[in-house]
Amino acid sequence: MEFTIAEVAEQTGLTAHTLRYYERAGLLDPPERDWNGHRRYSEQDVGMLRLLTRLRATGMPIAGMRRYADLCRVGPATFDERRELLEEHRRQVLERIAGLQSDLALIEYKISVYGAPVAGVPDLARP
Amino acid sequence: MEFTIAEVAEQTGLTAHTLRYYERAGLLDPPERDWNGHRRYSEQDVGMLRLLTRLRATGMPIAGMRRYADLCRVGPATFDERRELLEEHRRQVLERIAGLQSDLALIEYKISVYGAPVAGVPDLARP
DNA sequence: CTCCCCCTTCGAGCGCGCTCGAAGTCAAAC
DNA sequence: GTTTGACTTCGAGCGCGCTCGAAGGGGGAG
Repeated sequence: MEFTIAEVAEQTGLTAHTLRYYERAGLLDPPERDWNGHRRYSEQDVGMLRLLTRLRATGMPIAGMRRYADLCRVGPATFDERRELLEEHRRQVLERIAGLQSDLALIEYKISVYGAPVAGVPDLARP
Repeated sequence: MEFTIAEVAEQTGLTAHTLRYYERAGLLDPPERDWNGHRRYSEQDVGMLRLLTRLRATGMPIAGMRRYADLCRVGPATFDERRELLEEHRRQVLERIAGLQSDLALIEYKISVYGAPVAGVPDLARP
């Protein structure tokens, strides 16, 4: 099963422009072309894109994704390195989540200072 | 107790450049000046900056922080509005965390596919 | 007086990740 | 035959959030 760029855009939530950009950026192997030069993405391509979008969504920079893609191009010899790259990224995401939760604590404190909407509360704590 | 720009930079992790930028951007009321024109930040200022840095860290855009700051300038009449703004932001952060966790799921699956480093495993699943 | 350091303003520049538009090709629909 | 529409390449532009450098001032130490 193969897909046009529009179909892949639909499936991944990226735009056609962005898909071409990812290809230029070395994140995705240039897909096959059909007889008139249009890209035909394989299911493998789409799978790779699904991973890439998750990596992006979790804050991996383009350069990091390219390193991963480069390792993929090399072949199975890089399995361990790829795993390490992903594990390192996982660590960073977990740290990030922990940071967000701790930042939330101050925000929730602030919310509590503003108080639930109760009538007749004077300007005691000027936050 | 008041602070120089360098002290505040130290305390907040922002640079002096960024502090001036935040002021220009309307996130922070222009602090007092000492006799020779240097900024003297109050503890209130620093408290506001602490909140602002948490809002930034959780992804609030500058424009959102400015709306909050503008509400603060208006006075206690805007307590409810401020609370709502923060609550809306909290919702977004929680969504964000949930998204990160679900994105992590695919990444961890991928890690598992690459397998723990075990000697002698052949190239079965080409991920 | 000189030197050094920290501060000031102002405006330009940067890095990232897209995002878009121009200009062209091709095939199918009308 | 013309129009439509999806695709192609290429390179420029944008929005955000800083980041930096130039140019200058003022005060304290030696």
